[in-house]
Amino acid sequence: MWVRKMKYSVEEKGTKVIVRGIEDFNLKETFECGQCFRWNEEEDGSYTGVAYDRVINVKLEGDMLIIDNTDLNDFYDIWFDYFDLGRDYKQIKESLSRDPILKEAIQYGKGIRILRQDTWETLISFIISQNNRIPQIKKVIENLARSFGDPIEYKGKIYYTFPKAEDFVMFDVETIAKSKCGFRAKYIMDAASKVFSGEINLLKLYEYKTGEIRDILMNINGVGPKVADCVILYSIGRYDTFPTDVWIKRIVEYLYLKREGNPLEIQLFAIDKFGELSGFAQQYLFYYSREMRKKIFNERKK
DNA sequence: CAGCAGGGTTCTG
DNA sequence: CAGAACCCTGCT
Repeated sequence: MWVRKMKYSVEEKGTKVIVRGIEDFNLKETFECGQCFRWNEEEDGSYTGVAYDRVINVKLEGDMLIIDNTDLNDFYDIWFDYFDLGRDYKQIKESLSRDPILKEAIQYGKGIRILRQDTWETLISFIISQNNRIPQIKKVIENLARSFGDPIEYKGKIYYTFPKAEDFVMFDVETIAKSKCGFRAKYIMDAASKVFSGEINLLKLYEYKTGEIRDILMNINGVGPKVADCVILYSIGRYDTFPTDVWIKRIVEYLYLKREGNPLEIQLFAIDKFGELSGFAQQYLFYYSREMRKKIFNERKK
């Protein structure tokens, strides 16, 4: 119901696809709201990243989105959905702004979009994220890509695709651990073997109800409710999901509860409050909590 | 079932 | 320069 035909003009120019009519999109906010780990800012403010076995560079100039190293086919097959260009974020923000607290949070990340990411990559990325910091998560993912992915050249630099399940299963846990992923190596291996064997078919997850997907994913060693919810939101696109990590827990406690709570309680509170837009609320709150981290941290010490 | 260990890195006191 | 903390989960 939130999807409506957007009015874009799209043209291919050399190695670029140029999309005009873009609204409610900010690259920094979208790439740094905690949902993805493989995008890096260039000196000119554009971002280069690897997704779906491709390297692209994206730049926003006014209402113009410029995607380099792609073509019209890939734009319509991949990037349109990846950047969620068919969704009216203005309407989502309006609806969520009925809550005055969230209205304030949205001001900090007005251009956030929820990316539609590859399921396998999302699963492994968030397994790595557990008890870890964002720079370290990015580092481990790059290490894995360099060791087990395929090289792609772009503008004289070598990038690496995110390795597939089949790229991991032929190695042992010790080899995977060389990526500095630590105790998570055995979890990556378990995910790889369950996907490679067909025990879990990630491409069919969308056919199941959210709760069923959660159960399927949580059969993987190292996947608990938080990691499963991240996959469900960032890849399957179930927007009534509210992944509850430490940052979200802190910001909800700080802004709403005014006391300590447990993750489940916070998640139920949020889903009751934000309903089918919980996932979007989560992203605005996560970004806001990162912007406010010093303030919140000082409050917590008292 | 509450509490705690767990890679490696960065930040803090 | 030790100790804590880190987008959590599994084990005891």
